[in-house]
Amino acid sequence: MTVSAKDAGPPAGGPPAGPGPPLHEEVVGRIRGMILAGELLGGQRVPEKRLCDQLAISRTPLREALKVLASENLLVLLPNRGARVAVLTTGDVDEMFPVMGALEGLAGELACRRISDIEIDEVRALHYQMAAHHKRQELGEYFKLNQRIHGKIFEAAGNETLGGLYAVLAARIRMARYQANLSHQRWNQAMAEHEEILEALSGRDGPRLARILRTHLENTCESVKGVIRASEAGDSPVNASANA
Amino acid sequence: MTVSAKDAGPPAGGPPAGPGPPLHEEVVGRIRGMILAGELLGGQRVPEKRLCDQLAISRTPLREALKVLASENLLVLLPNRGARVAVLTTGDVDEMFPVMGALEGLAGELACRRISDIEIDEVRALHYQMAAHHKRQELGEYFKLNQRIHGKIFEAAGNETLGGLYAVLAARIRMARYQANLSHQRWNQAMAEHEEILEALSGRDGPRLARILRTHLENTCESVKGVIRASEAGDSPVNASANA
DNA sequence: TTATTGTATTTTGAATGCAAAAAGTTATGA
DNA sequence: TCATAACTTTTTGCATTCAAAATACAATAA
Repeated sequence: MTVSAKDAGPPAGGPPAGPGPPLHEEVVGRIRGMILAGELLGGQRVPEKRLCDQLAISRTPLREALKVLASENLLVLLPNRGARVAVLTTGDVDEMFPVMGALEGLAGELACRRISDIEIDEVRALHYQMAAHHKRQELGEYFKLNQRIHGKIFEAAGNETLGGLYAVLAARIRMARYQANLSHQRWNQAMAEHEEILEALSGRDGPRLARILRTHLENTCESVKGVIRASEAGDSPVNASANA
Repeated sequence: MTVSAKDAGPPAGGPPAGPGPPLHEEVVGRIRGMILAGELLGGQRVPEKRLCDQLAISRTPLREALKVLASENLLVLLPNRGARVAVLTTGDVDEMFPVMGALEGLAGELACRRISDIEIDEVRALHYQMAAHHKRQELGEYFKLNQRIHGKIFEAAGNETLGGLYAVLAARIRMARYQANLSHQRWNQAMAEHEEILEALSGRDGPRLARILRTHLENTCESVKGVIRASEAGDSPVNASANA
């Protein structure tokens, strides 16, 4: 019998901390984080017991979380054979980027209508931080700032429905990205595109921003597909197994 | 002890039917259907026990289904106080329609590139069926055909990612629509817009179709908001309670 | 050796059990 | 009468249990 987390959590750690948010929600976040951090690779099986032990919870909230993650397309549930981390094919990528383009385009237009001077300054600050990381070739930091800039644009758009769909799709796209080390050439191009993004946003030119964002996405799409095609030797999907 | 569905389903009904798809998935569909059919009204509490009895399942798969439906924004889960059917405010509607416009716009463009002559004929057939129901003022049938036409456009777009997001958002929007009896004036206008949709699709004019679809959505949005504002007397949301 | 069948073990799907929280009810006091 | 407090019932969150399915393993036969 497994000791329950409540009775025998690890002695080290923070204070008791009464259960604020429901457990399954926290678990959704944790597992999503693991997938996006590459701790769980695409195609890999995710046995319930292992995660239960790791997270020190019972199967009930874990399984609830798995269902939610499957509805976000981060996991695939095979009846009676458990969950696997979803695998992205070039076909998936080809589908996702145009959709992301539509969402970012709309976000750009809305953002240009509503963004405040202060928010523009914040984006500008993030932009130059990102440029610095680009110059120093610090890819991880670059990605983080990149995400925050796009996040800021959606935030400025002030449309939670849009933001929600973006978050789900962005997570799915990130699954491919963390392993798709982009080429120097593409990185430079992306940085140049971001200069334009900042310009259009500063000038509050909605249509132009929407156009640039779509182009930016299209180019990113091609780049990602290129990398995926490389790992996709025969017909195997992006991250083939690596089952322990 | 509750009798399990397996041991003691209603004697009447189909054959045993071994459990094909996972139970929670079926339940997600069932409950979604109930919400969209208006059997569960917005704001209404959804006690687990009642649904368990009604669907003849235990709480485990039911709760899994509730989590998924909450992630689709059809339900709201309040910690320790159960699930409620989500309630749409005019603010929500204001958010949803532009997003739907972006999705439909993209779908229209993609559809124009890929749609076959046969598929166009199918849409045309649906269109004229719908026109007939409009002439006879059969609102229910009109809605159904309307949905199928838009569904066909997304199908022709051939982008499952896009289709998935559409399905989720469309369900949410339909929550408002089934109670928002549109005015005769708006109905006539909508029908006229559909004439244009058919024209643009037949001519495979992507940009024009995208533009019309966005306008169509904008107009629908205004109409729906008008109806919602009416029921939204003070600050109460769309479908206030009606708790038995 | 390799393929196949039968058996033990693991893993999943779903139901049940139990404790904590909320909601509902009755009783008490102003 | 109304408000509050104590208590009861219901409902929820999570852990555990049980059966069926799948997997891993071993023995046997070709």
